Amino acid sequence: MAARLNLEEIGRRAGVSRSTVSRVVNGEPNVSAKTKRRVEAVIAETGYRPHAAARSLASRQTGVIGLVIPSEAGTLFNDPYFGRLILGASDAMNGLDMTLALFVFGDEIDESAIISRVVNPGLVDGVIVTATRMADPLIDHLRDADMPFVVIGRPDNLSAVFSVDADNRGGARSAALHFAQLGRQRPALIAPPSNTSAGVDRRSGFLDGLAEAGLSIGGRIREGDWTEAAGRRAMAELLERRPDAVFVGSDRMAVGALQAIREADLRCPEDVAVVSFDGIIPADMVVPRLTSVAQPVQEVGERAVWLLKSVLDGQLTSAESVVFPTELVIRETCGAALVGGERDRAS
Amino acid sequence: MAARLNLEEIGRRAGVSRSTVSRVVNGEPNVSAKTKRRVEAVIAETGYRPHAAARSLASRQTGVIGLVIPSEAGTLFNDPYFGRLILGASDAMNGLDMTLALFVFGDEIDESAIISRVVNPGLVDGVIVTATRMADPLIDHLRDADMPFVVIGRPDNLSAVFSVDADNRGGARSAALHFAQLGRQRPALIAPPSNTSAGVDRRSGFLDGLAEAGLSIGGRIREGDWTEAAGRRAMAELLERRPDAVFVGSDRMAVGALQAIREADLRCPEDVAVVSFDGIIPADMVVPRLTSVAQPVQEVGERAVWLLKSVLDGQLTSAESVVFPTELVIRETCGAALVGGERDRAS
DNA sequence: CTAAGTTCTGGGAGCGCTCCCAAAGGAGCT
DNA sequence: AGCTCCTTTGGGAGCGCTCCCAGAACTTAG
Repeated sequence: MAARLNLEEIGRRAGVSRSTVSRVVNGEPNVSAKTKRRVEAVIAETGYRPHAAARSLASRQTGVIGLVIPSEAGTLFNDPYFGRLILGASDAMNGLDMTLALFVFGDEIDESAIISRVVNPGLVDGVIVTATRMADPLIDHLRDADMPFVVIGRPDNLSAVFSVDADNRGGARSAALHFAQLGRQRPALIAPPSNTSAGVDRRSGFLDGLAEAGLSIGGRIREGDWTEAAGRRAMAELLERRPDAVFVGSDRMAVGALQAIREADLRCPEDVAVVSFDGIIPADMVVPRLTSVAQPVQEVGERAVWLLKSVLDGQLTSAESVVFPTELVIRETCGAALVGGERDRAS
Repeated sequence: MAARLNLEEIGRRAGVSRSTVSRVVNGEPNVSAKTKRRVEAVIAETGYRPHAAARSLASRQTGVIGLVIPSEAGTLFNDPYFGRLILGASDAMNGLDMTLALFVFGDEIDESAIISRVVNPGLVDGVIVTATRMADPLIDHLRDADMPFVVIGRPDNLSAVFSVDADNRGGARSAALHFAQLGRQRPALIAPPSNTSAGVDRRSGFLDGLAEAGLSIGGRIREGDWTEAAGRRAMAELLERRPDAVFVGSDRMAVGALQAIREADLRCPEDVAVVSFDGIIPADMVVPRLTSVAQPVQEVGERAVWLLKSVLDGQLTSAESVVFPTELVIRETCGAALVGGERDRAS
């Protein structure tokens, strides 16, 4: 007997038409105050809620944005980076009254399944792609399917792409200059994977900074896959070459790197100074406290959502790239305090 | 000219009806091999993808499950716990070819907006609720709206609820017994918030274990909000009361607690032994290595999805609770190695 | 060759909404 | 009162799919 609760039924009970109820629900103008009150009363009384799928079908937009995260072997996703990013994106979505769909894939099989799900019309309006690999196949698929998207990172396979990124090059460069300023002579680098734009940029930014300062890195370069274990391994290897200042491409790897320094019975920052990238690990978490190039991860996520939203609203025609500045946050591992307590803040 | 790509259009091009195309797309039987081949060829050629919203509307299910996470002031979400949980849930969803929608709310305003979005019909088929507070209002709303849900934790406001939880009591109890076995005399507790079921259970489990072992805790109890900072503060306070063994209710708080021990110029484990709960921080991350009651977070997330899926499929009628066992993983902070190198594994 | 059974195919109805146009109602002016 | 103009309301059409039943086509057996 209880008819299904839909616009028609609410209209029937309030003595108006489907259309009028729709107008009230969507807060459109041109509804008389009296009618509006009556309809709202019925809605409150019945607990009516509009049907999202029907809306999506009729209006051709879902109000859902997808966030795609690769998680190779599940390790990547443990990085606090993603928590922050999700938080930023999620905040922005809440503000826009939209919904966040999360797509995490662990391997190629997942990936292709997820791609085919993501590009389905009527599921998400657009997609934010993170941890973009160089020449990412995902991007080509999205483009083929005419699915609007924003990339977090610096995509390389096509120019006409909307993207949000932190200034990885500039941040890494400032780390190099900081080492030079502190008088370190034998810099080394633990770079993030070079199949990611962040890896490429942090590496080249650091090397540029060294060149600028007249320092040479010799063979003191290793690469790590973002994890603590990789940072530890890479630092253990590097220590054989007696570096006195190591730039580690992520906070997580830096935690492992510090561990390796301890295990080699060396002191940080006295023997080996460390600067990392991310600025995301709580300051108290590790001893000595980590000097790190901080990137505004949450803002990046937030901004990616806003950018995608403007794309969806058709407000943007030509590709746009947003780059957030980074900030070198000086704590203990860089050894700045050792050379006379100067307190630098480079950007 | 280019007609919209839908079932009808594919049918037209393949010389069959909408219904037949639908059968092919959904892999239903009773389609002749020849027809099937023809239709599949057209689909491949056109790049047709079914419209998710239309499907949802017609079939009355969306294939989307919502995961609701409160993130008070954004701090909570930084806990690696949620990364793991999401990863587990996400894996399970991929396996079921379903989509995960994430709802993170930071305050009451967000919360009510999110609740009203979540309970909308046609958006999600069901919801997984995490970090459940005692007497959680969210649960009442879901129930009112007839939205199927599974709770992670131990809900208390109603009995007929599907839930997945770790054995918080048992795990905490095993920590107490471990301290007793190692001959510690002055146990203390840094408990998680007592407005969560995990907080209540870890506290009572630890106290039960102490009672069993004939130990008394005196006034050596503090409460912390899951963060490193709270752990540090709580430990600093507790140290005035000279505890020799502290059970810390989460890994993150334990990291802060270890820091406080260092700052008080005390040694862990010699002066103060520490056992934490979660077993989620990478073993290398902290020195000395953390002894922790490990809970299988990823499995919890995975299982919650499966459980919700069976509920949605109507395979389960009466409420079901799944409890995962925990495991005390002995490393360095408990000081087990000090008393003769015994290597315990209690469950 | 026919009847009965099985497999395959087509299309009507409907999911609950938005979009849009037409018509009704009301206000303001001459 | 009559006209115009603006506000408010109603309902047809359609979004792309699933569900379901009826009928066509094909099998098999007698």
